[in-house]
Amino acid sequence: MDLLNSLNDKQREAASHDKGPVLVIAGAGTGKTRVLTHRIAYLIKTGKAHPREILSITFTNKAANEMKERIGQLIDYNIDRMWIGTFHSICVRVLRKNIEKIGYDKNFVIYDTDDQKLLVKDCIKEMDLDVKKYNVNAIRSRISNLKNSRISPDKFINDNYTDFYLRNVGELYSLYEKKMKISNALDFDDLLIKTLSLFENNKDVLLDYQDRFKYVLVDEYQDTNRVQYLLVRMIGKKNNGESNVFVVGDEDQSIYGWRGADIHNILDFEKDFKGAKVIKLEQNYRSTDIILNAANSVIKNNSQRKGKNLWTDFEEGELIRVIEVDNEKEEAFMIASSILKEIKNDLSYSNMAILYRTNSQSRALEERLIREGIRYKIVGGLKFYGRKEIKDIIAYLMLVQNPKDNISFRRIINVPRRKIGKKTIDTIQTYANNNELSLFEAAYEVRQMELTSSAVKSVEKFISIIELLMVKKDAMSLSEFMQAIYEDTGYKAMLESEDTIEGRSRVENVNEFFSAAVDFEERYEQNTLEDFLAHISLLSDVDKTDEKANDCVTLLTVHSAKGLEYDVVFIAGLEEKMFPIIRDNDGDDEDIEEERRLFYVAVTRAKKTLYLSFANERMVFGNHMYRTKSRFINEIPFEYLDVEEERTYVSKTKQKKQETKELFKGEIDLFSDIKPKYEENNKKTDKLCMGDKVKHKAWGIGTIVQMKGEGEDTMVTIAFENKGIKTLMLSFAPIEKA
DNA sequence: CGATACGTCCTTTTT
DNA sequence: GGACGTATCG
Repeated sequence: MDLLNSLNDKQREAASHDKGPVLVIAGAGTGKTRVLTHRIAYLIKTGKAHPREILSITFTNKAANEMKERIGQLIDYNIDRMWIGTFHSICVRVLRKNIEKIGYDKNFVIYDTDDQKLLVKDCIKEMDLDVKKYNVNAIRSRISNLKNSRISPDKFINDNYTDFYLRNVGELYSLYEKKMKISNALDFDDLLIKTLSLFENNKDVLLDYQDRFKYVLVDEYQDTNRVQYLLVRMIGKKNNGESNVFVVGDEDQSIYGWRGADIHNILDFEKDFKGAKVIKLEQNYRSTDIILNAANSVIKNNSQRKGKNLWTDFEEGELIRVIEVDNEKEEAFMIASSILKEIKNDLSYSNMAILYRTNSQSRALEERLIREGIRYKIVGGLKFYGRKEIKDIIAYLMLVQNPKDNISFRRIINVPRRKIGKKTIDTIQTYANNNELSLFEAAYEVRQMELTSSAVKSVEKFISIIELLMVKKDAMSLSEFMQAIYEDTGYKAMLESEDTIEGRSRVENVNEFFSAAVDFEERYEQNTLEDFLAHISLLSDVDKTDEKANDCVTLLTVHSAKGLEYDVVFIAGLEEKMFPIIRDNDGDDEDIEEERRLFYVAVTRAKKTLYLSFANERMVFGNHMYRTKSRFINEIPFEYLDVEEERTYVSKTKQKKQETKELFKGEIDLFSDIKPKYEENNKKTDKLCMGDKVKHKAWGIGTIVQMKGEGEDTMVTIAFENKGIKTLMLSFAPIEKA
C-alpha cells in the first residue's frame, strides 16, 4: 500500500499492525509522529475503522492539531469526528456530557494551579494554622499526589492520626475537596479522576465509549500517570478481551515523574496488556552521529530502562561546543554571540533554541538578546493568561458561567473598587460557611448579615451586575458577551482612567485577549463560553506561544522542548545543583535518573549543532553562588567535545573578558544593521531624561516614561503613540530626541 | 476603605 | 530580586 511506502520497515510494521495491543518504543527523532499519523490514516483508508471509532491522545493540543493536519494531508477523508487531544481535554469532553451522574453541575469550571493555591491558602486560614509551617505550595502538591494515588482525605487522616502535622494536612485536603465541591470546580487532577470514577460507577457510560473507540492510540506513554493508565485500560480493554491499544513512548524521555508520571507504565506494558507486540524504532532521522552518540553515552548511565541504541545514517557532524564562563551574564553574552555567528551560516533565528532547566534562567538571556537586537520568543515563563487583568476578566467569565465559583467571586467582587472591603467579604464568607452555601448564594442573603446599609447596598449592586450578565450571556455571542463584561462591570472604565504606563499596557493585553476570543469563535464550531473557558485553561505553554511571531530564537525549558527540534540548540546552566537540580538533602537515585533523561531530551533536540554552557558563578536570589560543571558534560566522551572556549576563559581577570568581548564585537556589528554606533549612542545617556519626546526608527514618536540604570546599562521605557510601551537599552536603541 | 512601606518567602519542571 | 502579605497611616 503506497500510503506506507515512505516508512522504514519497523515504522511500517507498527503503522499497519492490525488487532491487539502494541508498544512502540520510539527513541528521539525516530519518527514516532509519522508512525502515529500513518497508522491512523491507514486504519481509516483500509476501512478498519471509521474516524469516529478512533481515540488518539497526545501530550499537547499543539501536537493534536499538527497530527490532524498531517493526517489530512495523507488521506482525503473527513476526520472531524475522530477524537484527538490531551487526556485533560478528552476528559472534559466526557465530563461535560456526563458529570451530572456523579453529582456535579454541568457548568463546572476548571481551577488552574493559581486558583488551587488560593483555595489552599483559604483552607489554611480557615483552620487557623501557621502559614509558615504549612507551605501553600507543598500542601498543594501533596494534595495533588494524594488525589492521583486515589487516597481519600479520610484514609489519609486515619493513617496519620498520630502525626499532628500530617493529620492537619489531611484535614486541609478534606477541606480543600469540600470547597472545590461547593464551588462546583474541578482542578486538573479532578478532570482525570472524576472521569475515572464516572466510568467506575456508570458501567453503561463506559460501555458506550468502549464500543465507540475501537482503536485507542496514546503518544508519550512514558509520561502517563496511574490514573491515565487506568483510563487507557478501561476504554481500551473491551469486554470480549480485545484491546486495540497502541501506545508510543520512550522510557528514556520520561521526565514527568514529579507530576506522578509512572515510568512503570511503559516498562510493564507487556505485563499489563497480555500478548502485546513490542516494536523498537532505533533509527534516528534528526541528529548528527556525534550528537546521537553523546546522547547515548549519557543515557546508558541509567538503570531504569529497557535498553536501546539509537543510530543514524547521517554524517558525523560538528563537535559539541562546550562553553565555560564566569557568570550568567557572560553565558548570555556568549550565547548571543554564537547566535550571531550561526546567522552567518545561513541559519535563521527560528532554527535555534536556548534550553534551560528553570524558567528563571531566561531573564539574563533575554536582557542580552534585547541588547544585541536578536529577535526571540519565550515559551512559558511570564504567562499571558497569568496577568492580573486577564485573570480578572476570566474570573468574571467563570463566575457568570458558574456562580458557585468562590475563588472567582472573591477575586473580582471588589475589582473595580465597589467599596466592598475585607470585613464585608469575611462576613459573607462566614455566613456561607455556616449555611453550606457558595459566596454568591450567600450574598443574596446579605440583608440577614450584620453589615452597614452601605455595604449591603454595594453587595446588592454587585449581584445585579452579575445577574444582568447572566442574562446577556445567553443572548450574545462569546465575543459580544466579553465586551459586555468589560464594560458593564466597570473594568474598562477602571483601566482607561488609570492613565499610567501599566494601565495602557493592560488595556492592550485585554484587547489581545478579546481578539483571542474572536479567533476562537471563528475557528471552532463549539464556541460557547464554557468551551472557551475549558479551551484556555487546558492550553499548555507550548500551545500558547505565538506561532505568528516569525523568525525568532526560541527560549524554553527542557520540559517544554519535548517533542520539538532545532538545527542549533544551546543548553544553558549546565552546573551541578542546576542541571541536574539537586535540592539540599535528597540524593535520590531516581531523581538523578530523571534529570539525566531530561538532559537526554535536551541533547536530542539538536539536529546539527549543540552548545553546552556552564558558569562558575551564578546569582541565586541575588546571592553569588559558586558552581561546578555538570556531571552530564563529563558523561559525554571527550572525543565529541570541543572545549576550546575553555582556554579563552582560563584567566578570570577582567582584562581577559574585555579581550573576548573585543573579539566578538566586530562580528556582532556586522549583523546589527538596526543598531547605530555604540559610542554615538552612549552620549544620549546624558542628553535624554524622563518625559522627553523621542523618535524611534521603527516605532515612531514616543515619550520616555522611565529610566533605569546608569551609563551603558541604562534601560529606557518609552510609551509610543501607536505601538504601546517598550523597554529598550538606551545605548542600542535607535532613538533620537524628537 | 485604600494606598503605601517594608519584611518574608521563595524556585524546579506543567496539564 | 521579586511577589505577596502584614503593618501603618491618611
